[in-house]
Amino acid sequence: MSESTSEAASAAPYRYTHALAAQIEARWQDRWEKDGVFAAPNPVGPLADADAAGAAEKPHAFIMDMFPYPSGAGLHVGHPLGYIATDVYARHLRMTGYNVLHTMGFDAFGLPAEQYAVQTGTHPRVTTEANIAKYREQLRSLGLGHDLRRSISTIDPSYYKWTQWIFLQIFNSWFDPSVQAARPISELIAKFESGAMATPDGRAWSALAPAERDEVLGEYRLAFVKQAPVNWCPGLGTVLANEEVTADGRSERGNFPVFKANLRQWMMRITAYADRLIDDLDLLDWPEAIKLQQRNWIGRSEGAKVDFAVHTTEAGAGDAAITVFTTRPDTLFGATYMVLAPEHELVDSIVPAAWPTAEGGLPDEWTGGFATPTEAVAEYRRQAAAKTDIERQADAKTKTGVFTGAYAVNPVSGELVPVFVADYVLMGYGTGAIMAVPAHDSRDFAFARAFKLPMRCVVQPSDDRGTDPSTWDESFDSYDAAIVNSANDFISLDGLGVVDAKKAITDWLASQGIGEGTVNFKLRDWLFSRQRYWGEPFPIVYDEDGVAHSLPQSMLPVELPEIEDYSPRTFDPDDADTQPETPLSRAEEWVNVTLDLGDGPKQYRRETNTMPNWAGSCWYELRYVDPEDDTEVVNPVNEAYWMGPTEAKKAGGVDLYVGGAEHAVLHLLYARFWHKVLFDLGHVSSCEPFHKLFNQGMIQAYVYRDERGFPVPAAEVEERDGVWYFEDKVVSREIGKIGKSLKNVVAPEEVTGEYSVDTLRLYEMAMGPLDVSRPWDTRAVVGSFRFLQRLWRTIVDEETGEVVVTEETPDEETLRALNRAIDGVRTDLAGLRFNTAVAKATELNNFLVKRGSTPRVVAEQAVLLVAPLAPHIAEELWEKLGHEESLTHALLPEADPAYLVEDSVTCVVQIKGKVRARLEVPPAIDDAELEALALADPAVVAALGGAEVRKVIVRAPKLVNIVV
RNA sequence: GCGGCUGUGGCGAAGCAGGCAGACGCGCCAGGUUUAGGUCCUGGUGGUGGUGACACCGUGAGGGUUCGAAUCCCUCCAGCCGCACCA
Repeated sequence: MSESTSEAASAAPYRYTHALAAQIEARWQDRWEKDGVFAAPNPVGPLADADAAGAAEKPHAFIMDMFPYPSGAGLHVGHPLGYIATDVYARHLRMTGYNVLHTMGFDAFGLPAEQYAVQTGTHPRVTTEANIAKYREQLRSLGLGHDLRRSISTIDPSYYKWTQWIFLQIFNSWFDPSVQAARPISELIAKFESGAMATPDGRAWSALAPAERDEVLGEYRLAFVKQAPVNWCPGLGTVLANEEVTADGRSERGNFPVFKANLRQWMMRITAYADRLIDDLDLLDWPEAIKLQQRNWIGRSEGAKVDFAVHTTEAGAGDAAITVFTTRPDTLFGATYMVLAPEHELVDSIVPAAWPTAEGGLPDEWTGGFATPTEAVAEYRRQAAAKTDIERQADAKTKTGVFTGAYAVNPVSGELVPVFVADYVLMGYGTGAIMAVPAHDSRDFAFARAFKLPMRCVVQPSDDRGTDPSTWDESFDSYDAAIVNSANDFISLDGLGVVDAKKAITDWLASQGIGEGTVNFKLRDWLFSRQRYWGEPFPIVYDEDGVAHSLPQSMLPVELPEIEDYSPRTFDPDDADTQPETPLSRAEEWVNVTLDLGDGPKQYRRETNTMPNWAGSCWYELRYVDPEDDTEVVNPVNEAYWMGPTEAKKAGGVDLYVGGAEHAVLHLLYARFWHKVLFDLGHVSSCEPFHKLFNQGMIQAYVYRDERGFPVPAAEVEERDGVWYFEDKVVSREIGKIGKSLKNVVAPEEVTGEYSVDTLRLYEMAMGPLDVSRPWDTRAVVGSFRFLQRLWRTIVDEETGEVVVTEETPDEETLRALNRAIDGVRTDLAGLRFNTAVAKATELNNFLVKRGSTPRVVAEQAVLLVAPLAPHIAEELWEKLGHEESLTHALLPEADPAYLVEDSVTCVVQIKGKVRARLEVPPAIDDAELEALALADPAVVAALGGAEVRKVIVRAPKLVNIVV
């Protein structure tokens, strides 16, 4: 290889080889950096230009990638796909006159560095910063045009100072329902002080002790501490957000079991924003699939709360009400029993001492064989509590439960309905209690069958099953039917459709004071504290009463202390009966501080939890806008310039945000929530952070497995006659993720080392549409390399290095090819269709190669056209063509419409939809003339064979279809 | 189970508003350069039949709408993703 390379090199010293490409690429990367060509000026502040006014005149765009966690393994070829795409897009925008903000930061707090630190004792900052340096180097070598002045890292105190500051904004706010927005907590305090709002127990605000006031405010703050059932993961030694727990009750990270535990934790009141988070999705240019996932996760459902009277057994308590949430109040007449979640607080107070007497005795299914309801309920609750989510899930098919011994009253039918405890009703949703309508709900149906409960049909089935549910195989759940069997002395729903019936019964319940229309959400408040070292400390201290105080901005950032042992205390992953213990709590000197928070120096204890990994990524787009501002989170002028709402993006936000679909609910929901709080408090002018979202597909790779099913190194597999061999043994092939465990990692350096960076960029863009996953095929990369070599040869003599373009005036055909390419490439780049843009550039190149020589004006425009995709070779050729300035801000050529119109068009003549002839006709030909021409064509006459022409459809100038 | 997305040559894919299916690339075949192989260059390449200009068949399967369907509608199948007792 080395020998032949040198042969080739001596024969053609100026050929575009990997060696020459490497020189070119290094040279241009240095020059871009030295000249700061990607620096995007701000209107004001340290990043403003001398010519700030000039920049403000230009159109501008903010392009962003989801920033990476800098892992120790570095990048593989799958990672840069989106980065290259945004770079190509950003470069294309710069070449159409835009001021483009494009940079890259690092999401650098995280578990791997901490775990490495636990193992080796190396400070996570050391490993993380080394990894960041490596990433920066790799990103630079891909020729990505980032404004490096704007690059941030979430672990820098200068950055997390503002993460903490935003936390305090949230902490010091409440959600005012009257304006549906966050307001400063001081406004709430004023309402309490003035008496405009009553305290929970009616005492005057001034009569409350500080700790009591704190407790009251805690019910309103958007960030608050709460004793709540949380996801406790002993294996990780930390608690997790709902979003971080998989459906089978394990941690998304590490796959450890997760248990419910009642712990005091920081929460964020994201539920207050549920409506706005759903509604504002309509303002965004996001893939529908992602919007749908967010809507489903928030899970808004409209229904009603209804009270069922129930007799309590506690002395003197009298009757109580079980409040249920239902989306089908129209089926209230069909409610034949009720279910409480095992954790429901009313359970204890309604259970009677003895089983009620019933005709023929209670079924065994109801009593579970226990002598008293107390025993039966206690045992069932014990079992339910012991179940993990995994077991609960596995048991989902078979319904379990037990009768409480109590009856409630159906408020419309007046019937006594038995009250059950069953774990198919979840405490965390609605009111933790349901009215069961077995005839019209599949879950209730299954339960009713298992427990021999009565059913009543109140919705007329639209099929032929009849109205006796005892003969049915399944419940009838449809919304598209009429209500029957639903009347009492005061109201009748009979004959109404579902929608009308819902409204009628809801109004009636409200008038009776036993129900009201309500909206319910699946979304839970966001668990915001973690028992970790490597995260942002909370800017919170506690006084001797345990009251939380926020630190003033002047005391930010609260930096992480140096400690000996970075690990949280972890436990046997299966031991649910454990408590978290934070690493920071061991840093005694840091924890106990004397501070003057306005009323003289006092002793305080710092909060020792840290923020979750999502905190830093919740607002980094804002810091990109104004990375050096030390007095405010972002200057409002700069924010409005880059992110402010416009006619085209009503909610404002980043113009284009590219990243993987795996962040559909986590990062994207949290970031939207924070942004909305900042918007409400007047810190930003945009109410959404990301206007257009684009999910890039994944680059996958072949995985080869031996006969035992273990992956073998993909790089060492050989193909012979369609069969794959590893060490002469046949292996199977499939498509999988790129990763170490599947032994199919391809590093970008393997490609750039053999070909060039531009080759890698071009190949990744040419492989297919950006949003589709596709397999990496190392063999196919050479195609992109050949394209660049051909491009090079059309302009440079490989032997002499001289420019070989001609000074001739391009002919008509060449101008057509050129302008077609200009038009196609421009529209494709603007539409993020990079694969077809590459194809059109290739077509032009192939045309020029065939032509044999290239006129200078054509060469120059061709170079500009490929510059966004393959910037290094384009810069080099641009320079060789005599230009001294970098083409970063050169203008992309615009197509001359005169050359986009063909002077003759191929018209297809179809007979019965099949192509029988082709005619070359002028584009302006009219229908009648074209029809005459087509019918006279010999091939058409022959194909018709004298058959009678019934109808002729003419779409001049492209098509004639003859019907016989 | 519910919801969503995707099915086009040997492979990655084009075809964006219903009008020439397969642009561009890989691979493969033939030829050229080369002592040879590789690189590089030129040409060909959906399938079947024919020496042949050509014919027939072809966009997961089946049906429908239409002069005309990869594209629109219905049913089914397969793969991927999300949610998962959410009342």
